[in-house]
Amino acid sequence: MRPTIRDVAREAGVSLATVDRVLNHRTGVRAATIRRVEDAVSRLGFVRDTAAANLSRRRDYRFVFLIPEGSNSFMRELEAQVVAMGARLRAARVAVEVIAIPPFDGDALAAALDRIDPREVSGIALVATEAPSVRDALVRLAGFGIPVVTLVSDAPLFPRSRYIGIDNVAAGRTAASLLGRFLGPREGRIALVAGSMLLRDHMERRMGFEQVMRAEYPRLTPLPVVEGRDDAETTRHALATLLAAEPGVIGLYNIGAGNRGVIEILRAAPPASRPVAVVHELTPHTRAALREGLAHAIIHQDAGHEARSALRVLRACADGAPVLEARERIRVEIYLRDNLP
Amino acid sequence: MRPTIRDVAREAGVSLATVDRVLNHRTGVRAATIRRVEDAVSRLGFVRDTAAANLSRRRDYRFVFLIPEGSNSFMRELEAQVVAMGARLRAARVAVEVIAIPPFDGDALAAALDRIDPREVSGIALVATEAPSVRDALVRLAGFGIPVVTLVSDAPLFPRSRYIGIDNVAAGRTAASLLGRFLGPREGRIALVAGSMLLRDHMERRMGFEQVMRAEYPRLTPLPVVEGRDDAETTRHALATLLAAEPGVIGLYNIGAGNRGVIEILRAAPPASRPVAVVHELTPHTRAALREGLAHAIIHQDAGHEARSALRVLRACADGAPVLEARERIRVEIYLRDNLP
DNA sequence: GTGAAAGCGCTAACAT
DNA sequence: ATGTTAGCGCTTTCAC
Repeated sequence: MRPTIRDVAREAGVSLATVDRVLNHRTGVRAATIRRVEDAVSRLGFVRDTAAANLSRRRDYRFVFLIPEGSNSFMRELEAQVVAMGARLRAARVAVEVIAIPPFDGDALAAALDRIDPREVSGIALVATEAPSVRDALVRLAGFGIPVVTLVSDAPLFPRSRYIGIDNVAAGRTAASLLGRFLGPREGRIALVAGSMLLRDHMERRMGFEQVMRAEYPRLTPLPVVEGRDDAETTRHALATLLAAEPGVIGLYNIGAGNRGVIEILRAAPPASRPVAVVHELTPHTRAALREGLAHAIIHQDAGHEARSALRVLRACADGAPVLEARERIRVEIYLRDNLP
Repeated sequence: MRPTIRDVAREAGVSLATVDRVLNHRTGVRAATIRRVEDAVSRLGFVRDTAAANLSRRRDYRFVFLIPEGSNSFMRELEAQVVAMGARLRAARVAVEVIAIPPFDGDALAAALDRIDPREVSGIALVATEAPSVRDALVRLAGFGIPVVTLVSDAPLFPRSRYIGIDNVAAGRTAASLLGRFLGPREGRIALVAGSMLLRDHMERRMGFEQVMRAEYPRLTPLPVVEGRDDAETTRHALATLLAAEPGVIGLYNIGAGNRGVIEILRAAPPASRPVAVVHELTPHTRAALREGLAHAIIHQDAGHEARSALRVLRACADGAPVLEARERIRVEIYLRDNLP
């Protein structure tokens, strides 16, 4: 039979309340008594039942997620995962709310943050935009001690407890390695497409990409980045313009979203002149492209993992509990045709 | 304020006991009463607090993990992860016990299973060996309704609730794709090393590997598999013998463990004649080899994920609760020098 | 069939 | 500085 605080109390010769005080490091207990209780705890191998403790405390949680709205498949998947996990966690006294934010709009994000009443919220997760107004809003929330995590795209200089997402420099390096290896001895230009170079994640991916290209594949020449606003049609048009102007493109790295636009272009190209393509995020479209041989590798991050990780980390922050680092590290996943999940 | 069964009882005009009966689908409630309670539940949006329910039920869990002993780094990591998670879960009324089993020994595994008292255990996880004695032991446990999951290596024809591990055919295919792509237009032989061709996981990996090689890289010729018993020294010796007999080996796939032996051979070989190497499982040794350029890709499965997944699945089985499929799928992870975690 | 009441292990007033 | 007691939300006898 598992020991309870009753057993500890008896063993230490004190009351339940005193055991509770010691367990929760509350003041007003003589040092000698503390020792007796602690001895009893270790002698019995007592471990506090957190469910019972939370029940008694009437502890509950309210977490808010701020996620960009729009057609970006990855963001939609992330939102769905947050909602799904929120539904599951209702039975564990946690409520999750998702607020849609116009994308690429720091002020809209800041306004949404300002609207949050810190007394009603136990934690916030947001896909960060690095605008001064966002910083101000986060400073205010930090003042109230609200745990905040950044999701997918970080803002390392803003007050936030933690970033939950991939190492984007590593992702960019990985893209370069894959292209370099897949292209073998060939020589030529590489097209780069991004959503916006003002987004930290896109910028970091590009940096990692260029690092590896310069150091290891000097025969491959990355072209200047074209921006597609993470939108299929804009991306398609930008890429079409680039390819028309630049012959000799043998590789392509889509740093951001807008994959549908990229894939259309690849499909329209004559097979012999199609570049080797590496894109981000496994979605129904990129999966189909990989299967068809239009894309050659997908670099992915697991939206479900990120959603659950954010929830676990926010809860741990709210409880002052430790975080299991290895579990929360988001992997830079590589998918080829053969290891698709 | 979150509704409780008191609110539901009041709303439905019945007692707490009746609400409980309906919630738990117990018999002895008039159909009309059931409807009234269910209506009240949905009107209030009531969700049962599982922590309170489990507390009241005095529900606790005892899970047993049977893991091969020995020097296999992956198995040691798996064991460490199970132990670590077990320690965390003690506060949630779950006890985890790990039993070490001699590797490659079906009868020893069966004997350990036979020693388990089904009344004292709520679930079992094992790294399966497909021996008849193991089957018999699992049949007995299934008779008592004990949930069983297989870890890392499956036994699909034995009674078990679920397999928790990677798709090994996909892993083998992935290895072949990587070798094929990395070798480019080169032509030659591929060395294959495994622990034992009697292990299902190794056999499946080999099958996937050959599938892709034959279909897509006919210029590459896989040699017959040499067996290293998942042991560094045995593996080293077996591989050395093979390479001495077979010149023209330009690629290598280590299907099983014993990576230390493989890496020694690679390091000893003159750089110009070193094969392109794909190995399994990220460990301190394989990580160093990847960094040094001795190995070129690592195919990995996350031991921590597997340990936690097994625990979650066993708990869900014990509770008759649903499993979130996407969360429990173990990924075939690919690591290059650039996306190492 | 249905209800009243006594816990599950812990916390938090309120006493002393 | 320490103890007593009434819950937290749910389950489970035991009556009626």
